[in-house]
Amino acid sequence: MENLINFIRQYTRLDKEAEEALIEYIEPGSYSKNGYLLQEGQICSRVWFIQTGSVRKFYLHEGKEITVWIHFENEMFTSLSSYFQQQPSDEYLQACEDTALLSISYTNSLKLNSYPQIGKFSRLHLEEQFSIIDKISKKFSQMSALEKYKALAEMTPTLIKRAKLGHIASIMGVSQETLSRIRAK
Amino acid sequence: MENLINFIRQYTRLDKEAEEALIEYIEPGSYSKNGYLLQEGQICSRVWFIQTGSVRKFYLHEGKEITVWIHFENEMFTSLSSYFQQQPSDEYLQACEDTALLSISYTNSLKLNSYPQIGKFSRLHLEEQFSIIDKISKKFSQMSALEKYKALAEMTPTLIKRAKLGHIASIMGVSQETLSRIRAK
DNA sequence: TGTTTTTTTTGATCTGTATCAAAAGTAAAT
DNA sequence: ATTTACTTTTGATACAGATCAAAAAAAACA
Repeated sequence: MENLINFIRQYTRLDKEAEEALIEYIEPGSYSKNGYLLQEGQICSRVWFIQTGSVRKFYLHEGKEITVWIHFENEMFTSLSSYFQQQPSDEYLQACEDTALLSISYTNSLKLNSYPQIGKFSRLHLEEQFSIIDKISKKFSQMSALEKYKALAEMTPTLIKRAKLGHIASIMGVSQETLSRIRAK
Repeated sequence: MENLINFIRQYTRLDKEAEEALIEYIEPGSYSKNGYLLQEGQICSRVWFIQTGSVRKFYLHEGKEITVWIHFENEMFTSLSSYFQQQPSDEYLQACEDTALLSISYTNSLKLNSYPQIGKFSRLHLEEQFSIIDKISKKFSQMSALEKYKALAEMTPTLIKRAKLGHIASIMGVSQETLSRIRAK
């Protein structure tokens, strides 16, 4: 619980009231390896924060799993369009290993966002995430497979270390054969 | 001015106070064709709203202009990472034609966001834009050049009608020769 | 209205990465 | 420990789209 509250404190100070509301609304939970936090077609009702473990976001295209990203400890995530617009998800969220999480329900997040400090956190965190995605996707779009791999290894060593080759290749948008050949130098 | 205020009203109601603050801080401005709203290296100090005309966002990669997107009437835009993180921009914003705009400075937007209703608008608008980008980029990443063109024509007919071929091709991430061949069916 | 500049089209060739197939390596389960 | 299942590597071939070059068309300008 403190984990997530400290995460929020990186963006804004929190007075007693806001902190108490957070303590009331943050819920712990866990999934065992390969368990689904969310499946296609469901409306995503929570935003999560990882305490231990990892969660893969993917969708199906012509029967094949396309991995979007993998989240690790101390990261916050949700299924963006499904959670924000409360519409059926086009993607899956699956635990890559036994995973302990904290989460806030959509309904409670509406209540929390009416606390000015928490509303500010939400806005600043969104701004930051949006900025990061924007920068990365521009960079990646101009890179060869080798360059993307090097950039990814530089940016997110945890991903390279802990994710399996096929998933990394999918995030990079190349086949796993290509990534295997890149690694073989 | 009413244009932008009505745009905001699509996301939240505005009481008298908030509306008056907006009226105070929204500034009109204009650029003639090919004029730069922002150049690489500058810190983006404004978020804009187009009244008439269009603005192209692009960056340079190995001397070549890569077009990210083109905005038209009644759209709000800024240079995301530069504006939100107040750091030097990696991109340019250039008027494609004579363009009339409304804008809010970064400093004033901080003041405006302390009005709960305007803070809420900012958050909801960010959530919506983030959701849209997320959905589109997933779709596009799995499409051939022809499929991307069809999807773009469906989604944003204005772009196809008013932007020049080279810019559309660049947005799609293909060469202009390839797009020309696609159009020739 | 003719002239210059910019944009789009067409043709020929090249290339990075996909795909298919199968072997090798690694981990999980009985 | 062996079997079974999953993951990664290696090899051969194919193709969508890039690049280079230049002509044709359209727009801007004088």
